[in-house]
Amino acid sequence: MPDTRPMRADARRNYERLLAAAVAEVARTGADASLEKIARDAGVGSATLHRHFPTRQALLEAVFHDRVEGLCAEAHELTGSAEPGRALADWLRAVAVYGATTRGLAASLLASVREPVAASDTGCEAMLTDAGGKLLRSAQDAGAVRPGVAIGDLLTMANAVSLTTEDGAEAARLVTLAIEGIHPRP
Amino acid sequence: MPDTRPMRADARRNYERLLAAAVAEVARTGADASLEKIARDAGVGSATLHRHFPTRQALLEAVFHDRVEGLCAEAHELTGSAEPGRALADWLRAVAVYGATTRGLAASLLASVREPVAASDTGCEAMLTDAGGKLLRSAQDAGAVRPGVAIGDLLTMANAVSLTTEDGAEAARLVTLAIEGIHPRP
DNA sequence: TGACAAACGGGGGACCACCCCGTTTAGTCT
DNA sequence: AGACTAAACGGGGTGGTCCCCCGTTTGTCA
Repeated sequence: MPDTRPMRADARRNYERLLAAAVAEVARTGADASLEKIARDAGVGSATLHRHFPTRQALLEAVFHDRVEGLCAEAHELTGSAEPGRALADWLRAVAVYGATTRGLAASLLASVREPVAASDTGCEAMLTDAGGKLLRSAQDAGAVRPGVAIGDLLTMANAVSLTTEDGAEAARLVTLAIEGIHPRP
Repeated sequence: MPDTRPMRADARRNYERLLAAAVAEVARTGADASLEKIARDAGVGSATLHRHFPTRQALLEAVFHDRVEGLCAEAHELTGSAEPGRALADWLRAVAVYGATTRGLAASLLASVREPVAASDTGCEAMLTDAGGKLLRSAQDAGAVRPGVAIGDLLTMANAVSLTTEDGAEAARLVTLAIEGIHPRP
């Protein structure tokens, strides 16, 4: 990547102001927060917002990037746990709960699933797929999870649950239900 | 209910025009179709649309009402099947597939779950809960489904899946996954 | 310090939901 | 049949949104 010249000072400053305003506003209003208001709160023109974040999706990715990194770190910690099946389940619950409580993450992730991004992207979806994939493989190696279950499906399920509930406890319950299935335990 | 006077002829005519236009437009554009365009296509003023359907939610409920009745009829047929567990699974898949392919139904149903409507309502959610509840009870009586599984959770799951995929085959796959769980079959 | 590219932001166009209120019209009562 | 009334209508206004154009400012580097 040849032209990775550092950002101009004012550009970086505005970028950070916008991100801070966006974090606050998205937490308050959800994923369909008003971009105009975010720009106003940040004290910049709306054109500047659109220059830094060409799409709403790009803004949401930035807003949730830190937290997604946290979830990935958690996945790395859990990899190699003594109970890999439980570790996977716990992690999926954490993903769903975070998505449910922080309104908008789920919608953001889903959008990127539908409209896949470049391969070497650092998007939220790619990060979670990598981190969760390892966790899933451990669980499958230990015989706790059927082969044929894909991490993409599990993440989609967790996101789906997030989209529906916006309530952490219910999200956890639904993910547990999906993991256990509905049949009687043998 | 004392004043259930019949609708005036022009009101009913416009109601039907609006509904027809809405069905077409929602099928084309999804749940966030433009209300203005629907009114234009119906040949009525936008105020008339808002009078007949005070909220977008109300319009969507009307749009999907027929089809939801179809799903409920299907549930009634399946009740008393020889394999109640399979019947329930089939029905949930049908709900999810319909929601996934007919863009917007899922979002519509979810909204009504979050903001519960009056008890004796004929809303989509209530109809599906009734119909599916019977199916679930049969399956539980037959020992095919754990007690403690609630119809509300299953419908929420089906809707969640609908929201994520807009692709019938994938929706069916995800619902199956949630029904079976991720653990190895004994 | 000066030149120049990069970044800025006001303002405008196109769209939207929603509502006010003067006008039309369907149903009813004599 | 004709008149009356309340219900239904819809044009147009308000305030909001997203997105982009383009003249202006500002940081950076020689």
